[in-house]
Amino acid sequence: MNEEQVIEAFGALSNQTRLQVLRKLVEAGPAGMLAGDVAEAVGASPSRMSFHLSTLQAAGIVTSERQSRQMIYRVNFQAIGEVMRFLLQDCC
Amino acid sequence: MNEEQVIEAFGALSNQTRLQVLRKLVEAGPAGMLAGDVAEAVGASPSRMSFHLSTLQAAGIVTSERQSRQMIYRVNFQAIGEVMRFLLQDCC
DNA sequence: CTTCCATTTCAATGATTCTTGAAATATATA
DNA sequence: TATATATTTCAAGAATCATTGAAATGGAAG
Repeated sequence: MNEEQVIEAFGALSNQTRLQVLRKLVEAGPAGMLAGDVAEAVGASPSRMSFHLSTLQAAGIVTSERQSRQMIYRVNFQAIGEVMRFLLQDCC
Repeated sequence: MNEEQVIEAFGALSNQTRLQVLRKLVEAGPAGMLAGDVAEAVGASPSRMSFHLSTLQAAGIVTSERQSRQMIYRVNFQAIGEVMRFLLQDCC
């Protein structure tokens, strides 16, 4: 994970809605959650949720998989681990 | 450190210039660095550096102390530790 | 008290991010 | 094929963030 990616990850984490999403996905564990369920759990419109999920995915913090006509989103724990490692090593 | 503060911290970390500043301040250790020296080390104008140092300070990531007519900035390792703890606990 | 030095503040501008609602896409089912 | 469902994409507008250079502030020294 290079600096640019870390910056993108921090940017993705610096938003309340996305932090809520992350918590839901962490709770959901490896099973993940459907985009619509995340939207409902967080109280966001479909397009708004799509925007935030895309942002998280672009930053590598979540992954997605299509399941017929719905999308399953999951936390990428490895990416979060790398962000933490950056904070420890490259930085502190 | 509540959610709002964590979000602010992530926002402060999601910028290249501020990450460069952080590295310099980490290198400098407890002695800290003068604002002007940080600016020079990073290649930023005084007002630009002041903006970014203020952002980092508002987020609690650095502290400042006046020394006669200059300002000493230091990393707040505790704050960074709390950001990490958030990533571990509240989140993952 | 004037001048100098280091830093911050301010206003203007440009860039990026977020929200909204409508339209488009992908997939399933009748 | 037509219709319904889940999600994404798009365009417009609002809000926030970053950069710039000029002006203001705080403090030291002549």
